[in-house]
Amino acid sequence: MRHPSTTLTAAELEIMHEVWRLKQATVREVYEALRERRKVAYTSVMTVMKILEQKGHLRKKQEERAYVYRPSRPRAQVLRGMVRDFVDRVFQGAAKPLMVHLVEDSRLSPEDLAEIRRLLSKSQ
Amino acid sequence: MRHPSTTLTAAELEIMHEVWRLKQATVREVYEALRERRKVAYTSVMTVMKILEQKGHLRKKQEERAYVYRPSRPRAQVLRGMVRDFVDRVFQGAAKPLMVHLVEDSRLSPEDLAEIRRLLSKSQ
DNA sequence: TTTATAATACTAATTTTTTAGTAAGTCAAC
DNA sequence: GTTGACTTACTAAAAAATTAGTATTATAAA
Repeated sequence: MRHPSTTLTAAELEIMHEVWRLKQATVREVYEALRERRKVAYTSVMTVMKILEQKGHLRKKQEERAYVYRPSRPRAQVLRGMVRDFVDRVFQGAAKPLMVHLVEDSRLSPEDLAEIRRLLSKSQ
Repeated sequence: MRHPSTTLTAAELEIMHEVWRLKQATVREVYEALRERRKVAYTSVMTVMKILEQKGHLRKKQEERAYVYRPSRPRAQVLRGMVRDFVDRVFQGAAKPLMVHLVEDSRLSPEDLAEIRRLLSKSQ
């Protein structure tokens, strides 16, 4: 492993997505959001959120009844770390093959492609 | 989960990389290759290779002493599946943000960028 | 044919991840 | 102040992933 690996587990990531979306949230709020999609216990959500706090991904703050959790790192930064880990693990560090995959396999709309092209011309 | 998920675990992927590289290999050969990088038991490698066979990623063939394992699916196809899973899990299906990450975070050489640009112009 | 080497089958320990239960505390409403 | 809803701490079961041991078999070399 080249990097310290900031990668979140699937369960952790699922919860971080909700907290990022809500900006801040109590365990209950995240729980309700997840419940709309699948069965899960309130305490499971709580456990994972505690782990996320220990790992430094969430910060909690007492507020009235319950703790309110906030992301402690910008979403983009965390995702960038995950992309790095993925590129290292799956493509042995080479980003290009991944780009090629993405372009070819594409799920990209013409608009998306245009935007990528614009980005690329800036970054030369 | 949107797709049946073809994703390999970290241990499985590590071994598949070796088999793809060697085109075909015995447990011992993969074991030796891994040993150059880290400590691992012969039987661990064997166990994972058996799992890979059960999952349909490897095919074995008796040959003299030992079984010789070959990939049963093209590397590109497996990686494509993993990219899909990753995009779904981390970017909720949207490939574009991932592209943006890759371009911005760039680990891409000017040559790489040029090639991507070429690819993009073809795919419009 | 005995011995040493290597491979495999079978089994399982260990670690990590995921999920959840129980007990105890807090607060608000009645 | 008792009840009920809610939150959290503590604990742990369950599942998945990772790693490896032991016994057995096969083979080649001596």
